[in-house]
Amino acid sequence: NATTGVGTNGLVIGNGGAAAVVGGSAVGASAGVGLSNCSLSSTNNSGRTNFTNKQLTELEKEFHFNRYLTRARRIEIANTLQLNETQVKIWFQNRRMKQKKRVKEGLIPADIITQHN
Amino acid sequence: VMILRSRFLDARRKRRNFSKQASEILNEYFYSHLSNPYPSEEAKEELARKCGITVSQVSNWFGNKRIRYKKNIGKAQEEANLYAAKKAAGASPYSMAGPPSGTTTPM
DNA sequence: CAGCTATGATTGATCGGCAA
DNA sequence: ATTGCCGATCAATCATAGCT
Repeated sequence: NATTGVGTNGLVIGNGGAAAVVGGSAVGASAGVGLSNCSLSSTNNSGRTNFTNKQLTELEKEFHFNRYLTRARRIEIANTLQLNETQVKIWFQNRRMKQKKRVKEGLIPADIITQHN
Repeated sequence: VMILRSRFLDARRKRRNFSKQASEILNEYFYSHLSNPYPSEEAKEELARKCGITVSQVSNWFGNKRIRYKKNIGKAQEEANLYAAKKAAGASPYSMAGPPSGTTTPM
């Protein structure tokens, strides 16, 4: 049983608690964040990135335009929003799963264009 | 937090606790499968039907349960263990997934 | 009614498996 | 061999339910 090992049982107990290397735009943590329109995201003590509203809004907008990204588009967005290409990629993956889940639950498939299958 | 109550749209978070019976069924399954508390898609569907909730809710429940169970080992969690031991005796068709014994501390 | 805990849901990120 | 996506899960957090 090493870090992040799965014992004979199902639950993973130990956790190699490695620090996530969010290269992108880690900004001074929360602190006196009294505003809601920061331009840059901030990372948690645990490495989880807290996207700003601006970033989320843009990502959402892009998602409705295209559910999938091209390398070029991804780079452009990452650059514009001050995020990693990986973060943008992951966001889209999670967003697609979220969409799939909603459709499955019979809730607002929203846009219907370019919706195959 | 106040990062814009844009979560305003997440009013869906107006959750309602599951029925006592549903929790009973979920806990029963969880503790009787402690060795591998990861129900298959089919199992989730069955649990969802029995509990009157969605499959996603079953997934959420197990996700929360597994994490929160780990963060307690040694506490009342073991107490809740006899929950299954007792119940499994004669009330549930679930297979005992025979975890020999040391099921209380999956380390 | 305030305060604290229990619990369902959300989400950025990780893991294994698979396909291009 | 490398890279993206999927499906499931993790882990931290949010916001409310509900008991004290």
